[in-house]
Amino acid sequence: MRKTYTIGALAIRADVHLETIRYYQRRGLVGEPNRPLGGVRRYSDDHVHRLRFIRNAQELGFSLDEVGELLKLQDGAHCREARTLGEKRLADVRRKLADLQCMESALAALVDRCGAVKGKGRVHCPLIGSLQAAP
Amino acid sequence: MRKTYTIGALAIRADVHLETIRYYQRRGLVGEPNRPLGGVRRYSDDHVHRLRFIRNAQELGFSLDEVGELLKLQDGAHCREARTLGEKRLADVRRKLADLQCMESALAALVDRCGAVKGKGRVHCPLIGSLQAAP
DNA sequence: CCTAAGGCCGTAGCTGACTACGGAGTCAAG
DNA sequence: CTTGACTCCGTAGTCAGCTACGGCCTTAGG
Repeated sequence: MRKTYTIGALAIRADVHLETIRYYQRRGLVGEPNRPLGGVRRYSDDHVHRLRFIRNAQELGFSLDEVGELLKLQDGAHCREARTLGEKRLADVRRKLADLQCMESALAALVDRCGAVKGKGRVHCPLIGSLQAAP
Repeated sequence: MRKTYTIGALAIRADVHLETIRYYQRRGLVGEPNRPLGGVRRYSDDHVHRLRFIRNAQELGFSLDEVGELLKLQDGAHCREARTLGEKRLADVRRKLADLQCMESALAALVDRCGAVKGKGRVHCPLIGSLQAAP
């Protein structure tokens, strides 16, 4: 006979906040489990796996909507669809990466120049100055 | 005599949504301008500059709270403080960059492996498979 | 059987940065 | 002087992804 967990036990086991599980349920990411006794949900290890799946996907940057899509491909037989989702995600990640790299180099240069201005000849801060500049 | 703008004209000139200007005002990022006639605000070019400042800072990843700090250093005479803020921002940007790079390489590998599985021997999709794997 | 811990449910709040709305007032052109 | 565009103000809604609350119900242990 399979082990079952109440929502609290599942939360601990999958290391996901209890309310988050309820939230996922409302969003349809996690199916409603059996409720044998007086309405109390009994979860199984399947649910633990599903929550892990969700977390793994989130760590790759998938939104919960996208996770929902991925969950439909759970059987592993829709590699093409999964790949398409992955490519979309990858493109987005790369866009963000490029943006952040711009920020990084601009900021690094400015912070560096901030440090360089040590002679008291210039009162003006390069960082502030660049923010004041026209676009 | 200096040019003045109503909020709508300022919005167009600084390319910032009208309601956003009001929002910044409520947040204290933009000072209340003169209101000579019946309560209608008249903005000056100073406000255009200030809005640009805000946008420039946002593009470097500063939050509006941080922008508020930076605006206090507008005179350019507090290079050290500005530098400190820049360093915090830079650290955060670099953290996010590292996270995104992790995502990028993991995703790229998975998408790549998705494509590689063309022999019909395996039904199982590597991307889905890795999401199912234990943490 | 009693009690405390835990579960159920709907709803509301949080974050950050806006964006929208509605009813009233004001302004400028014709 | 009218009309229509614009402004004022407070409040509420948006997005995502949770997180919290409170009143009631079930369950497990002693």
